[in-house]
Amino acid sequence: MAKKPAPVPLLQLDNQLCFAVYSTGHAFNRVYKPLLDRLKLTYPQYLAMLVLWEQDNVPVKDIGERLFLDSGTLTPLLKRLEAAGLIKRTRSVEDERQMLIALTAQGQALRERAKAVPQGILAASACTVGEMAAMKNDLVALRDRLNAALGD
Amino acid sequence: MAKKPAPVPLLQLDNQLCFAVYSTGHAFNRVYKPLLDRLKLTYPQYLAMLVLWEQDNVPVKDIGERLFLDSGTLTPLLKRLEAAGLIKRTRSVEDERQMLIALTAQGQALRERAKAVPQGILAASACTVGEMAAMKNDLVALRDRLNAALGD
DNA sequence: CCGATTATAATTGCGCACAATTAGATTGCG
DNA sequence: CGCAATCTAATTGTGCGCAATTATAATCGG
Repeated sequence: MAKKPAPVPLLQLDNQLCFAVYSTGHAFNRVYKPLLDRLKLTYPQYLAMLVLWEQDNVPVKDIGERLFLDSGTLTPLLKRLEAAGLIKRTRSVEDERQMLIALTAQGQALRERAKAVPQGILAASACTVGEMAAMKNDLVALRDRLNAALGD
Repeated sequence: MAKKPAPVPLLQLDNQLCFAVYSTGHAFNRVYKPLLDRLKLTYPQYLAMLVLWEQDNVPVKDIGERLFLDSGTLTPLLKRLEAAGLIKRTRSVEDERQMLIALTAQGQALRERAKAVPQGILAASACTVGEMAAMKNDLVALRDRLNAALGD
């Protein structure tokens, strides 16, 4: 008779923190989608806009460090935002290697409409602001430890 | 003089739980990469194998429900696992709509080598098992609330 | 000042992720 | 039975995400 493999708790899907993170990320995406469709943004594009609404006219590198993304991801994404008229891409005069990203008037104006988005997310999460902050802090601490482990 | 926009706390990147989830997911991926490269698996492929190691010979739909993925993602992923010799795809005889996914001997054997993976992740996370379980439970609860909000 | 090194983006190629559509099988209702 | 509604996968098209490579600019050491 065929031997059934012994269960290995650490290998079980539902025991894995990484899968909880992975699947929660997808769930967030699905909740964001209808809210962001109204702004004609994808979620990663929305993140780039969040960065620019905090600090305008920054090199691609800075956006990448903030979002943990590289130019392979950001270059086409930013080109799409430029095609949509939300940002302007110009080479820095002081350092011609840098591509500076600046909001257009349209890009700045979108910020007003974006203010409604976090409310919708908060509602769908059905969390208190305190609970969300606690989870966020735990996750950021974990993320930083994971990123630190990469350096070794 | 140009008016600086008033900061909107809920719009700030570092206040957002979703970004913590998103960026932690990427950090996990980067930690998994070298471990999974040895098994010649990507992370989503590893998840599919975890499902199959728990229950063999299941339809694509069941894998999709378990991983929250649809056939648009799974069909090409499973074809690659088949090309790698880890699984076999066959149409169900009882219901010809279903494509049944079964492990090959090679796919079953890979489970032994995969046992080392969670250890590496645990080390990189620098968490106790208890902390990981607590975060996992919080995230799963959040995920379920987000998914429930989609139904409305 | 020149050549090597380093830094910044862009490009290419591959693998997800998902919406929308299509194809074929099954079920259910009159 | 007959046909509509439903179900399961596959397909197509778009947009990430990242490794690897390339191109160009800046910097550094002799």
